[in-house]
Amino acid sequence: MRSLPSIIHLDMDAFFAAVEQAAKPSLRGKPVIVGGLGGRGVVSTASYEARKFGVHSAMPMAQARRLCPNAAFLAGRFEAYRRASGLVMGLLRELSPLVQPLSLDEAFVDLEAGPYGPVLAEAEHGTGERLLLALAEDLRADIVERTGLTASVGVAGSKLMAKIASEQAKPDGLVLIEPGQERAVLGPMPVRALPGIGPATEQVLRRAGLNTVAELAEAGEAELVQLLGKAHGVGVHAMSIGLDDRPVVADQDAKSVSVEDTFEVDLADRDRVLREVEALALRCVRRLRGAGRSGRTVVLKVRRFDFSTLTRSETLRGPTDDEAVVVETARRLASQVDITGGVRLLGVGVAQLADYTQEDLFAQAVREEAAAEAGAGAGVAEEPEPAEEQVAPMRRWLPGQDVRHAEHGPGWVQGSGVGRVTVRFETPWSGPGRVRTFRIDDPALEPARPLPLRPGWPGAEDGDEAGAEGVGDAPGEG
DNA sequence: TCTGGGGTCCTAGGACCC
DNA sequence: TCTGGGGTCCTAGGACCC
Repeated sequence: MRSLPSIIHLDMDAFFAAVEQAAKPSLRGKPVIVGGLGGRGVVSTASYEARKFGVHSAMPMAQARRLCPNAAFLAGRFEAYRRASGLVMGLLRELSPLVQPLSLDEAFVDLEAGPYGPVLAEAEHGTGERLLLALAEDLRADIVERTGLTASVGVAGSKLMAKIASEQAKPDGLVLIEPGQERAVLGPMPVRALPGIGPATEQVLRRAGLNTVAELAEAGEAELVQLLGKAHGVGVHAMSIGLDDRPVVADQDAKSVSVEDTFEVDLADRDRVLREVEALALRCVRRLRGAGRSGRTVVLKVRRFDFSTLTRSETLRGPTDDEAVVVETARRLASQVDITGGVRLLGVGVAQLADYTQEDLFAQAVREEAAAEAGAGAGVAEEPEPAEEQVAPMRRWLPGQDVRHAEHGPGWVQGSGVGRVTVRFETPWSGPGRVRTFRIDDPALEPARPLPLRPGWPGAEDGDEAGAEGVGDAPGEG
């Protein structure tokens, strides 16, 4: 805990939806819902216009469509979100090297560790606070200028209180909580306001008659440990009295890598399950290798028709990033799971990650074994795909997707069906654009990389022509 | 048209070892 | 002779977060 509120928590407002509105002028001021568009999708982010209809994150998409049928429903464009996030994180790092991203749209910053640290340390009471507020407002203005997106910022003496403050600041606001005011601010809040208290913990506390943070503080550590277990109980009690001395720590390496898929229709047969597991394992390894890591534990996740979820894992003798090893291990785990009734989700993950890839003797042994058994039809990973699966897949146009038309330039997919795709031709810096419809296999239409949110965005080109060249030829009609 | 995808941390039991 | 006490690793499950 510090006497100066020098920790910032930054939270981008309705981030994914806001990026879409910044990129698509025709959607500004309108309800926008980003998420899974399939039958089993959920809302990832709803714009504030959509929230007025009761739509919120994690809500089944079907329900969101009922509540807000006129919203724009878009699949996520993570490349665009990563770029916008990178710009924002870059602005934060100008304030301090100690930036701890929590996700694409959230981060802590320790200003004491940055260039303003010495000034802040010597500031009189009152002066320091004014300087911090000015820094935070400048930051928010810079973010708008550089991205067209708004952020909410909390400023306080601890991570806990900075996060509480940014929550209070939403949307597009700034809140500073003075050190010393922690208990006064927290006391009246419902227990759910504390990070780490979710629906289950809330229920436990409610049954014990504890509804507000002040009541948690009054209950005392011993009772909370009794109710919630050692670690959680101690942590919740500390939070309830405003105590939090966790440091801001810069970017940490991931501890696991995983991929999972929910299927439109539950999978019923074993062979299909095994094929999907293999595909997931390959995707998982690609990500693992992309990150330059290897891992020792392979985890299979299965969600059944009734939503019950189980995991099976196997720890290898050493870390691996070998496709064949991960595929074989995942398949073995999958073959031991009861799939009666159907499977709605499969996932494959690798944990116990190592910092580097060692010489993988274990993988070599597995390959030799597989080669020895090849005659018995066990060498699954080496089996060529059936020819029929190699025919060019039908092009899929997802709502929200960036495209470029040879004649009409950059735009985005508004919708598709019955052999047609509707595209709106506009860019982040144009006015609202016109809509045109094409055959889905129109050769003049092709998928494109996201455009920068501002012309000449740094890093937008990213090694190829994705940005910039669209600047001059925007339709720009209003 | 009920419930995504990618993570983190904690707990608890059994194996195993000293 | 009725059966200690840790510590660590592995596995499975669950809560929670964005």
